Amino acid sequence: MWSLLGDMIRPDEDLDKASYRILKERTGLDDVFLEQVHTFGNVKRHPGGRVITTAYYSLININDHQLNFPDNELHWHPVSEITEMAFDHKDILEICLNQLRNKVEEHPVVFNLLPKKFSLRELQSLYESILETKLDRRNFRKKFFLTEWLVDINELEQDVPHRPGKLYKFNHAKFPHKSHGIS
Amino acid sequence: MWSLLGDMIRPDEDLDKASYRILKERTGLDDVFLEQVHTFGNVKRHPGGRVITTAYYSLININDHQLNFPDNELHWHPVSEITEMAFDHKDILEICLNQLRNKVEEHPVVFNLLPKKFSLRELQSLYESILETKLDRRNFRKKFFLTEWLVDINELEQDVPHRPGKLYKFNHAKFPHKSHGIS
DNA sequence: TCAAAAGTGTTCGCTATACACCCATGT
DNA sequence: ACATGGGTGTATAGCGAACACTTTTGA
Repeated sequence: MWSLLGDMIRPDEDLDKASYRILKERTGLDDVFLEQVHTFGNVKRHPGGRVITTAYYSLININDHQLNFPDNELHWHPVSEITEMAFDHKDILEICLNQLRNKVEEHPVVFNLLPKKFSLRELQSLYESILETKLDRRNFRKKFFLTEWLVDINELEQDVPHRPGKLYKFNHAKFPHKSHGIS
Repeated sequence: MWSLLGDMIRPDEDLDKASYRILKERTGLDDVFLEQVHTFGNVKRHPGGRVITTAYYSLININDHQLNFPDNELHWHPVSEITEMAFDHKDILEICLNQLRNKVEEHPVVFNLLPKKFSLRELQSLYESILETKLDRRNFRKKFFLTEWLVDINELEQDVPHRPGKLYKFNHAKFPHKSHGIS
């Protein structure tokens, strides 16, 4: 059974820093959005002994980042195909997914998953994947333009087998702080 | 400077159980609503050495429960009067308060703070205290009756120096599970 | 009779939703 | 020409916010 990526925090290390370090050590991924979710502390959750785990989720564009560490048995899996996991990791996954779904409704975190330039189609597909739902295209566009999260960069998609869509970028000016995780 | 109540988890103790135990040991309070909020793990957050703290908040009716342990220096304080706290406890307080405020908007947790029978006035005052805002009485009542969280028990307030209000109780039938914390 | 809070409806603006047709491009 | 998705507007329903007068009780 699969389990989630994790490791021990060091005695002289901030908890948030530890999550970044572990993600980087195990996957090579760096400079990504990472958010704490919940701490799991049942005595019997790990058969090998007492382990308290603070769970974080990260948003990573699977197309941009190859996992260059095949030896450590890391793989991408669609969450919809995960049925069982080791330990209590299925619970952890569910809670993280819920938090992500709540988060994307109000905060512009999904742009961590998109290239610098993207079409509204890509953005909508991403929301539909995360929320596991179908959205109305006209309403989706209307809503997004109201948020002012997007900047029209006056470019069109290339090499698409249909009418090309406009490309947008994330409106950094609207979010001068970094809480959304987009650098 | 004041600090929040806390203690060490035991090696053989669930994290949630530890929060209950510590609350009970220090205050005598039992069978209350307690919810995990966030885990604070900066290395330098405690001058005496590395401490990782998982914060919980609880809802306790201050009128029902006396703090019977004056020796351990526990006191109730209005959060509005808290300006400084020891360590990073002000941060913890703020984050807990935010989570509580979000929670009460959607979940019937405030009934933990009310007696079995209560008036709409009491309920509204409680919301106004938690949210630090004034609410319109007609809209408040309308909204609450739509939630169906309340059951009219056909009693009136006693000994009030004005027209007595109807009394209500929490609608347990609507929430058969215990996630709201009300026993 | 006065003070204090209880009880009660309507209007308005905003938001979410449902829905259909023409357009631009590549094959 | 055809297939594919891009781009666009309107109508409706539901929700939240604003708002004032009469009623009941105790003092």
